[in-house]
Amino acid sequence: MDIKIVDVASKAGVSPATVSRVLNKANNVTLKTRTKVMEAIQELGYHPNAAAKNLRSQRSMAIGVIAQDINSAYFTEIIKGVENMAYAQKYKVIICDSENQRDKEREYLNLLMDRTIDGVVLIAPLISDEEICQIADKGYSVGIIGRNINHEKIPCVFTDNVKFSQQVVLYLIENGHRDIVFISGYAESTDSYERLEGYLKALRDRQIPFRPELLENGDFNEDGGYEAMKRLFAKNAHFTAVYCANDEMALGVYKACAERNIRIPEDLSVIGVDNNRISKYITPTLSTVNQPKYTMGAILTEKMIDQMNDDVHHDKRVFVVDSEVIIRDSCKPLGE
Amino acid sequence: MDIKIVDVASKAGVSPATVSRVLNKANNVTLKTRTKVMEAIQELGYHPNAAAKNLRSQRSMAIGVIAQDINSAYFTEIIKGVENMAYAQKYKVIICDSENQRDKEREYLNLLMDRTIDGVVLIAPLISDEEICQIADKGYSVGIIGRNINHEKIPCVFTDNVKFSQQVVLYLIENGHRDIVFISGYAESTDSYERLEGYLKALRDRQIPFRPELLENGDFNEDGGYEAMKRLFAKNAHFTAVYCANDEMALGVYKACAERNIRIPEDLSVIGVDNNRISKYITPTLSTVNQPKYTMGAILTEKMIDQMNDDVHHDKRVFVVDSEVIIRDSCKPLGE
DNA sequence: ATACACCGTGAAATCGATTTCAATATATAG
DNA sequence: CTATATATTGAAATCGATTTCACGGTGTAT
Repeated sequence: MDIKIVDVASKAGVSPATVSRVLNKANNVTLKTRTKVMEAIQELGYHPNAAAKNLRSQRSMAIGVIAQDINSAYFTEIIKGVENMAYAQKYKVIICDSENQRDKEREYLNLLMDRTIDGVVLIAPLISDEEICQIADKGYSVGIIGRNINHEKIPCVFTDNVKFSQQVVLYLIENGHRDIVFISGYAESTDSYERLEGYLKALRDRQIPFRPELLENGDFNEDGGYEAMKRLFAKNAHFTAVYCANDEMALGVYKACAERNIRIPEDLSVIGVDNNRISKYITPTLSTVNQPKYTMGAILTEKMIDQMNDDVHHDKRVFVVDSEVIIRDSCKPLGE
Repeated sequence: MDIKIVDVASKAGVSPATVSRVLNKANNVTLKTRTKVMEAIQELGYHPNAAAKNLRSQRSMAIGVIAQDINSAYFTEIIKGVENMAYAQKYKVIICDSENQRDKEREYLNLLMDRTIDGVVLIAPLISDEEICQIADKGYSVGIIGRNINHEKIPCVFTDNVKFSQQVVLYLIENGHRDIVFISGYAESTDSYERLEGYLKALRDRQIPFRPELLENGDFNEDGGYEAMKRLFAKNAHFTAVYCANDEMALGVYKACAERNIRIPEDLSVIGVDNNRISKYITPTLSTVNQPKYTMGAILTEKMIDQMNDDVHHDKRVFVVDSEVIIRDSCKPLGE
């Protein structure tokens, strides 16, 4: 049913080899034959069979992306960056949603093994550095967003979580807050862990004792933030500011506060992380930390495709991108 | 470098054909040979090459999804449904973001033509019915979410936009509202068009004259809703309720109101569509219309895979799923 | 004991492109 | 006008699996 290269060849009165040369823009084809072939392709509506092409050329022109949750704006922004860069270089993108499960992440990595994809981008992966290195050692292309992995073949793009986290908390402290809640994400997540580290560091910097009862986990989603807040209220602990490891959880905090008639920022200052698209539309507008998510996806993808296309050992492998604390209406100096 | 089927065969002391039979669960292999082969596969860490398999079997075990914007929760929820169902049936999913551009939608459809994917799911496509039918006529598998297309080979899943839209507006009218704004999405979108139709129908039902100045376009995103609202304020038109063709635009409306100290719902009732994950977290909680997005993705995918796997002409092709108007805190009876 | 069916296995063809290598046609130099 | 270099082209091998077909071996019926 489908048109094959031989059909085009016979219609154009040439050999399949020549048709292939035209398709792949080899320069050693006469203009005359080239036009003959192109006409035949047009007339027959010929599309080269991808499987045959992949088999012979040993590449699929596809890359995989493994994200923890494609419902979360953090991941989709990054994926857009990946997708656009890939598309520009004629690569397809296979998106996999690991649903925050380490096992599903592993299963998807198996996709790589059968050469369905030429390489894989891991966004904030849950599996260990060792496991990732092993895959790269086997000769597969891997790139990481959101973590730094020490392997010469693995390009990495990330921000300094500890640093901006520290900045956020120092900002709150400088505005008079001392009783600052931290709502973390998944325990297994590097991001979550490092943001906690920055929080603790800032407290230490200003010699404010760490109060464990102000630490809660919200699993990076709205409901988690909401429930974490309810637990805090139940504890009857005193606090004047809440720092959430992402914006989704901050939204949950907003809801919990609305239910208790706690005013933001008058009664409580709130800061999130990610600069989620909605953060500037909610009331009050949410203070947060911006990461160049789209760019991170794009940079890494470009780098990976580069690396896949030639074995030249490149200079730059690790990209640390800047993040920026954005203060909006959701926080104010204490007692003002 | 890679292990091939012949390597497994020689290690197990059998022919490649037998290895293939084991891999594909043919039942005509002795238990003894089967275990021998499986051991060899294990020891060598063999993964069948996808390209070779695809070429010979004439299928890629992959389906494509074309969405207008993978940053929008409406699409990602559906995609999750598609992804999970596909995964369960061992299909990979290639996700394409058309960025609301009809041309990019067409370009991605070309992926289908080279057999990279076995079929494609179009979510709220922008291209015409005719174009879609043509593709199906050429023998490609296509499924549609969010529109009904009259072609016996194309499974469709959608809700009755006109109906729920009418319900929403009638609800507002029954609560005393007569001056109701409608903020539409993309002009080209069927969803947007049909929701407008429902709006108009409800007005007609209650003999309320249509006021064109209460009609604005918000392009389905937060900023569009925000700007639409500002234009309405500038017009100085009188209205007591706003119906947005999706929740994102309603969020923009919230922001515009906050800036003018217009209270929701006291001064203005707001209703959206989609039951976006955030709609019950914002303040006040947003009234909206729920569609079973995940289920829609899953149903259609199941149906498509079914259809791809046997040519049996199935009974049910069109699935109309129920939508439900959810009234939350963002609207109240007029003058109460 | 003979004939026939059936089961397990291997050899070889096949999927549809790309690519190597050799052959032919053309161009350039002497 | 011949000899050599170069530009185009085609035949055939190749990528790595699946699948058809044929063959030998075992089991059952007559």
